[in-house]
Amino acid sequence: MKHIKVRFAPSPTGPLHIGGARSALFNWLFARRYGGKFLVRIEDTDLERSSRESEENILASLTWLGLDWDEGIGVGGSGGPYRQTERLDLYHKYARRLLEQGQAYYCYCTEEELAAEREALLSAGEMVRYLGRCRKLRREDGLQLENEGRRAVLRFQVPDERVVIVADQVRGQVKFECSGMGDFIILKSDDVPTYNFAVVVDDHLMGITHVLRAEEHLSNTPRQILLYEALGWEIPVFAHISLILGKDRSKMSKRHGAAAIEQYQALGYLPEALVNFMALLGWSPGGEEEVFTLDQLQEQFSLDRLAKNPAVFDLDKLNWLNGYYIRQSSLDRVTSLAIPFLQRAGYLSSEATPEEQEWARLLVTAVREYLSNMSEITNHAALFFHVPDYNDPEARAVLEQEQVAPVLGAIKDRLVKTFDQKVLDEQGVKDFLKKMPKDLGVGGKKIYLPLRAALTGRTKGPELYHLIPVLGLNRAVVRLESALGFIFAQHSGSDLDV
RNA sequence: GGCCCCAUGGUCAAGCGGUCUAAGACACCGCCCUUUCACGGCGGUAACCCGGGUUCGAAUCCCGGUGGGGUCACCA
Repeated sequence: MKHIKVRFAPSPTGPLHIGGARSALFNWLFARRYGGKFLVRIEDTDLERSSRESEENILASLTWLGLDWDEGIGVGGSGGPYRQTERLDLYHKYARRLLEQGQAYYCYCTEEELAAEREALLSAGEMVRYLGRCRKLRREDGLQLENEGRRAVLRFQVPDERVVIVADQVRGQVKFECSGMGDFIILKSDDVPTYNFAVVVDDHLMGITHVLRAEEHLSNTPRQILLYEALGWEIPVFAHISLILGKDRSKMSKRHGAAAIEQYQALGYLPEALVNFMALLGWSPGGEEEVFTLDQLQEQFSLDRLAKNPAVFDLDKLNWLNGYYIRQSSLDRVTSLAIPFLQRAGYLSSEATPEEQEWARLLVTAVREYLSNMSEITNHAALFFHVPDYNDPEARAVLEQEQVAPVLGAIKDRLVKTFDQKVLDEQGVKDFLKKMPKDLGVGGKKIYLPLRAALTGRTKGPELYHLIPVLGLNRAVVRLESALGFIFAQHSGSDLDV
């Protein structure tokens, strides 16, 4: 394949959404796979809704995902500037050309007139479009209207009888009847280009060879093709990727929950999990493997494995993948990811002293296999900060068994004796627990579960040899004492009942 | 409503005319590991939207229906 060049061209009107991120990813993968170039351009022609803040947000999300670009905003290149509002003269130049070629004309129709036309067409069951009232408007009449204060838009004149065929890499030949299109606006009344016009000018001038974008743009494509033809430009290859749907099968949006990349970042999802997950929505590898790094994906990506049918966003699978990556990552990385969440929950000071960091490490080793995202760590940390109330029925039942009190008492004494001078680490606790049955002359059943119940107030949880070091000797002792107190209270209570 | 796209288990999906009594993953269920849970291992439940063609043969091709989605802006 020749010099491939693709692009991601977001509108800075909000954060980067899953759908956009997936488009960016596919473009990036395609460029990397075939040694092409990946470009990022900002489509900020919606002056009302665009903001620099959103732009920066989007770019930050791309970078966080690990997607870099060879040309465009922030990195420069020969096709710049890369913000559409900074290229207005370019659009005007080509708009003038279309005007001179007689393929564009000024339109002075008012909002009311257009609305009425729309209503009429809608109720007639026809395609809503502009019927071309101003097509034959003479220039002097137009100027007259301008003197009266009316502002014109520039419309592209669509051929009356024609079929435009979009040759799409994933959908095949898609036909569109020009009669249903209507003369569309290319320059708004403030001389800012509309999307359809700006993309064509930019994609051509920037040398884009392949346009990979979401399927919602498919119906715009014939208009863009008409523009390419009118300007005498080569038409890029199009590939419209099927949409990502929410649980209710409508296009994924905010109302389906977290839809922005930054939200997943904030919840403690790892970029490689998100990338892996998104790659599997609308694309599939040949084999049976489903876990891929960005590097592995770029070796395999190809257009012919893009799906035609839309994909429902499955949070369960994302969670599984993210949990998988959390388990795979180094302890250092997971710990540093965990610290901000622990600080926000008040479990760690804002300084995160070396001692606290060490403690966080212990916590992470104890609970990381329970996590599907990092924000969940605070739930697990809570266990260590609240003295158990022994209200959990199962834990209660365990503590109320025969012989539990003397065993717990003995463990407490030995714990103190053993670790008074020695560090309470995983191996030490392991050894300690291992010899308990022999030391106490009791079966493990009478030891481990009661100990767990006493220390945590629950019957389920991390390994005892992980849990006890996180707790530390003092808290462990305090909890054993309070468990003993609880057991004693229960017994005297039942004695009174008799 | 017009136009366009799509249709394999609950979800993502493999399949591109015979090897399909239809892969794999997530979820779910069971067993094992573990004196807990989770992780991990093993196994299981579960699908070709319907109707016509074409063909010796159709999940795969064609037509129709149904269903779902997208799009119809001086938003992109």
